[in-house]
Amino acid sequence: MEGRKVTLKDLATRAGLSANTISRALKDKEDIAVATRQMIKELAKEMGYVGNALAGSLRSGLTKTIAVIVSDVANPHFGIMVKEIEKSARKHNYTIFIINTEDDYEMEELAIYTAIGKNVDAIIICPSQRGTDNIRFLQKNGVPFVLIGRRFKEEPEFDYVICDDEKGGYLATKHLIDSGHKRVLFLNGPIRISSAQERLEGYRRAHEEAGLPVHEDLIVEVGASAGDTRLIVKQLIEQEAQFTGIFAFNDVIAWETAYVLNKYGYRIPEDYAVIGFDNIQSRIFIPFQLSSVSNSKGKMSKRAVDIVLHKINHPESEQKFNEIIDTKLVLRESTK
Amino acid sequence: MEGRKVTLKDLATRAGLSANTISRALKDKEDIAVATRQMIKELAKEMGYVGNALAGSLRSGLTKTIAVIVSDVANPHFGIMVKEIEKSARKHNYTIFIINTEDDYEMEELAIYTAIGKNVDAIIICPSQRGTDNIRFLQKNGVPFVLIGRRFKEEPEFDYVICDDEKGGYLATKHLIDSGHKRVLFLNGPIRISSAQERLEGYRRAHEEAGLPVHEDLIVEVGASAGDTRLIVKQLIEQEAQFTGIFAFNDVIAWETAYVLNKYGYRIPEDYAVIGFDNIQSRIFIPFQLSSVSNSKGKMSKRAVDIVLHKINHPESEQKFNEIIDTKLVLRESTK
DNA sequence: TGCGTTAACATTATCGTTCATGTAATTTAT
DNA sequence: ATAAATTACATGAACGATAATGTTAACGCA
Repeated sequence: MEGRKVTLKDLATRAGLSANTISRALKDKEDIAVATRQMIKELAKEMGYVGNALAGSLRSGLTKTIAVIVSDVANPHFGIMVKEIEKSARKHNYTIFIINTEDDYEMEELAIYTAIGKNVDAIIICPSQRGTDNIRFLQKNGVPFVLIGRRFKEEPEFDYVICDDEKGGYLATKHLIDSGHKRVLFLNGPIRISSAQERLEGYRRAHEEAGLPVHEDLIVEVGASAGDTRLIVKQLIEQEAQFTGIFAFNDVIAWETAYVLNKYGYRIPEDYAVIGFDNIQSRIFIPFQLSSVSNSKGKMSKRAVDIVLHKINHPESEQKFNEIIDTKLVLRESTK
Repeated sequence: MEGRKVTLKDLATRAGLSANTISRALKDKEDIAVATRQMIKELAKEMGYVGNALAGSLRSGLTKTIAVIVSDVANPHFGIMVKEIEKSARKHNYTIFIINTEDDYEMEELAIYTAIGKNVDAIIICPSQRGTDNIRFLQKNGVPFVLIGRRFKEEPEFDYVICDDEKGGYLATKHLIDSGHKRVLFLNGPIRISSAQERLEGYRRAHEEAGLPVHEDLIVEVGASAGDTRLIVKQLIEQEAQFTGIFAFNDVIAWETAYVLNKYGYRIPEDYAVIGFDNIQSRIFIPFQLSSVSNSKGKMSKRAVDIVLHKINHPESEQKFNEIIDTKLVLRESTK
């Protein structure tokens, strides 16, 4: 509808000044007379000048943009993180790109290429952990980045912010054991993921400390789909597997488990105690209160943003960021 | 760590060709020998060429970027939409910006300015509906855009994709009435929002059709926060308000309601029948199966993307998009 | 043979900024 | 009074890609 967009040059012509002067005036830089600056700003407003961020970014090399690469924003866990990241970033005048990988390695590669291609200033990524090449490419490329929620323990040169998964796994398991559950089922996530590995370590430590044996057949890996958990829990019940406490990799798996148990007529926490992880309770309410391990997503997200901002603003800094945010137990109705 | 990013020029030097040829080869344009194209593509991969979208965009005037402006990605309803939008957009090589408004009018304005400043090719927005100026500004500015999930009924010149809220409200209410519930509580969302208005219309129509009076005191507006719903439902129960069927504006409100009812010892659906809206059941599992109205978020999202793509690719087209996606009832355990 | 055509590439201009300098006029310091 | 410094602006060159033309060699055809 409108005509061409107003450019710096247009303003310059009208003001009888050079484009550079206009630019400096609008950006509040040095070497400008107060009156001139005032005049230019008014003129800009009058002519409806908006500025072309692309051109500026091309020249300055900065886009004021951060890419957030996660497996799935529709997953409440990531949804909350993305929200917090966006909030933090906006405070610093940054906008975020969001790209889903569905934890697929090729999609992750594509996501990284896209982000770099769009010249984002930094990347916050929850890696699929199906390999290290993608992240190594990031490293080689030189874009500031930080891993969130998952880490490559064997490669600490990849900066990360995670929660204390080991402690979380330990606390949850210990709580169940302390409540009298000698056999605790662990419905774990994909073991390739560091958080699954570390929560398992915590699970083992709790057993060790209590002098209890770990029954390997009570450690089960469940897939991402909802049906998967339901199927597995059903099978376990029908096989009459022995356990009374259940520690789930996340709250969604915990809820599904509780659902199946209910279907079989079992009560929670009387027959089975269930504890989850993520503590997304407060956001997505459900009709019974799940005990969970709280990993402060807000804090993680904020730190992730702070870290990449630091890297953007101090490119020469060699500082390493290996941050582990504390986790703690939140006991509710599903355990007693 | 690494030096500069690899540019077209770098590739050109290595290949002994011109930058333009490289560009054409990579973009699969004409006037390139098959062997050359092959060679260039391999070289590009080998050298880790990513391309600089900024430069290309500056020249072509297109950024291959769509801004998605919603109130809150952490809300599963929007999370799912954002996911679907991203998926659809990616298929067409578009990347999405995501900006949250928290349904605040000034944040919405800021979001729009940000999007335009970043030269997005189009905007998909779920408007806060606290005013029309923001959207009018979009219109005046000429950026292709489409409203999603909410519309300004009095201003059909603003293109939109919504679900059939009126029908959804009608179906849900009718089902409850048909099941014998003469007094149906409607826990509605903020009435400034078109979807709340239209679901209410459906609620009224169902009553009318059944020859039942609408009890205005059974139409209650609940706020966005979780505590709000709980408080209101508690009050209603303690006031001994008369109703047996409950239609909730969305599934989250429905779950919360069910939770409170359970606390008071009521059973669902024996004592109260509860029906929600959104049908996010399949994604976020909960331990009882909620009846709901299904609005296909996937379809809405896909259409929204298609519409803005059409507008991008046919700037001269005057076509109007006022699309209403069908809703349907999904009956589960919370109603009988 | 000669001229037009085509395939396959090269050149140049340009997008709208900002960076790195350059410069004239004025002020300050000695 | 004169060199030095400062103020307030101008100039030209990028940034890295692509659009619009140019160019060259090989080929076809009468």
